[in-house]
Amino acid sequence: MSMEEPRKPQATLELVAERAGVSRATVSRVVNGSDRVKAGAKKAVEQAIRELNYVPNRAARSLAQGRSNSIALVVPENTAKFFADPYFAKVVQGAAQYLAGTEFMLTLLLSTESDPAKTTRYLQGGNVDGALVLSHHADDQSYADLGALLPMVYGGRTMSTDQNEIYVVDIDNIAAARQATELIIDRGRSKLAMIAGPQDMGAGLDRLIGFQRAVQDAGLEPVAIEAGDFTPASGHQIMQQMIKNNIEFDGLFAASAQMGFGALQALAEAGISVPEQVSVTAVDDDSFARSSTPPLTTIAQFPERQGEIMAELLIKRIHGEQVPEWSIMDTKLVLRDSH
Amino acid sequence: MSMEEPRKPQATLELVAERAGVSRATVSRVVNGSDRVKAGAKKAVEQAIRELNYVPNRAARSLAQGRSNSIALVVPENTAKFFADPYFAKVVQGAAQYLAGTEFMLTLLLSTESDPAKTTRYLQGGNVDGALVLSHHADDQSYADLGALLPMVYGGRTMSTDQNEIYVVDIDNIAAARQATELIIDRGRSKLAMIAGPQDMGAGLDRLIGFQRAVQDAGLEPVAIEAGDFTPASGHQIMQQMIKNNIEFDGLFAASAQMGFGALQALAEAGISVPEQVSVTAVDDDSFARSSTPPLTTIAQFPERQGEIMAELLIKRIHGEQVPEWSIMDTKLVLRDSH
DNA sequence: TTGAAAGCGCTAACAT
DNA sequence: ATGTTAGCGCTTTCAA
Repeated sequence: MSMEEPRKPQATLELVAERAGVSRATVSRVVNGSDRVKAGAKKAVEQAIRELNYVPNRAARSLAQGRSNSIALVVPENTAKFFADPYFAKVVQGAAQYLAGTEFMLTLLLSTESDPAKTTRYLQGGNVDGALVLSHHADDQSYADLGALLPMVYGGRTMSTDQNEIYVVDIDNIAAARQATELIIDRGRSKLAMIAGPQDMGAGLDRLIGFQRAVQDAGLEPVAIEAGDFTPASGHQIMQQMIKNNIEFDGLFAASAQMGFGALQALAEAGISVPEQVSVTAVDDDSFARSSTPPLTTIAQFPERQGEIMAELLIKRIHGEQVPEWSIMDTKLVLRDSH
Repeated sequence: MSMEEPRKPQATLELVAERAGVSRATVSRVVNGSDRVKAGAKKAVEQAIRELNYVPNRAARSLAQGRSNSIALVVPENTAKFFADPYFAKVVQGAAQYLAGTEFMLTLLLSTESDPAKTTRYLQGGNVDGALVLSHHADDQSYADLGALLPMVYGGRTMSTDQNEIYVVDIDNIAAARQATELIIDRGRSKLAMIAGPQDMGAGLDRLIGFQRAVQDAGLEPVAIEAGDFTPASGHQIMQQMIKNNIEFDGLFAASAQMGFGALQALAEAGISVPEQVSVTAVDDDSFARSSTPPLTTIAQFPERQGEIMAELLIKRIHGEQVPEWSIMDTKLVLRDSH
């Protein structure tokens, strides 16, 4: 059905102006929704735009305005797991969805290990108006200084010290872990083990703290604590090891649903029944939590919403609005059969 | 530790030129790696760049060059599952990783249902030099015409007809499904059921065809075929239904590992043993395939590699190189315990 | 090998 | 309410 239509040259503001019989400035005003344009002129311009199928050139606009109308989503690549993790995927989705309703575009920035400075340079270069930073490990100090140059919003608390003006959207990981742990204790269990997260990440660290506090407050001692990397495989492997080491426990708190999922598998393989012999809870509610056997009792967070809030805050900051440095999101207890 | 350093104005080409004692043209040449620059001048410029911490402005460069040095990753948003699907996540990862080694940036373009024209307009507007399109449903005709205006590469075959010049990177879904099905038949099973994928997607359709051919070639008749949406939940639900309907089958082919995972759960819940009573295979090798009980025998595809190839082909096309319209990727048989 | 100068398409004073 | 004009920061002929 191709009509051999001669490929029209990309319409410009100037062309639209000519056709509508007005100046470029007027066209620009119409395009940008200024109200200082007579209805008649506006109509003419709009028609010309339609006829010419005009679309503004972003580069030109950016150059003239001195801003890019796009923001970066920075993803430390060392986190190869990043994309495999439903949590991050959802955060991205939430942010992208929010931005779809704005003038901003989302640029994916994989910060390569080979050349981390590349990312920094890009961010500094005025190529984006702000940045969303995810999966922030302790060694990612690279962006810390950028905070002064560019509005940034972090997903999950950073581990930086002596920093001011760090904008973070996160849940209260300590409280979440504590609550999940208490669930187990309330079941009358007293020999608690934990599969913790990476200790170079805020979420990993805080969930460990929450667990420890809950255990301590109950007058107990943890029987085992081992750190994984949030993946199902690590949960599986750690649990196998615990079993092999003949550790006696009747309760298990996993810092992520993915690790809980893996642990549950190892438990099943060893013929240990859940929740009868071991009561299990975790943080995160994702497809792993729902599809494990038995389904996991968890403290749910809402990653899409988190992404949305991150994007929203960033845009506000870009527009010069004041926003709180800390946005602590609510969590929700999801009772299933594992505890 | 903040030093109250006065925020330096963003360095420009001009500033660099002044400092290095050369013209802007020369700086531009150095920046762009031209060889028509004397070693001395080059050195001076490089030092000035370092001292001023100069980073080229993309918008200005784009405007001058008439190209954006960025490409879009188009994601039909109706695919809310998109981000939850490890397959897509990996494709994105592969593409992003490849692009990190080039001058191109990746812009995430969620094509919103509310305003699909927005995406089209953006793509047309010369804002990107090319586009990668994923998860292409039959009704996504929106981009079809764009192919003439902008280099595009699809992940997974499209369902468009009468189209020329559609560039696609995919596996041979028919062959993959056939192979997976034959595995079951080779086990001596003759009452085969299939959980198919969405019939408005190439992958869904082709895997059904492959299954049917294998069954037919063996002189058999399928005992049940039901289409899901590639998610674990749909696999679970469909299998429950089949069991409830007292369908007799001793072999099951699932069009995706995720659906196979769900089906395996339903089977287990019904006390049906795998592979003893039912032999199960699927296409896709992901965390679901690995973590199901029993682990799934599958035909693996390599989504990261697919993303990589997609990006590579797109860049080549942008640079005017000729590339084949069809890139069929190899698959690999992964034997596990489910069949 | 280098520089001068003309834009790229748009916005934003400033005038009118 | 609308037009004029001067850039935004860079690339790229064209001359030298």
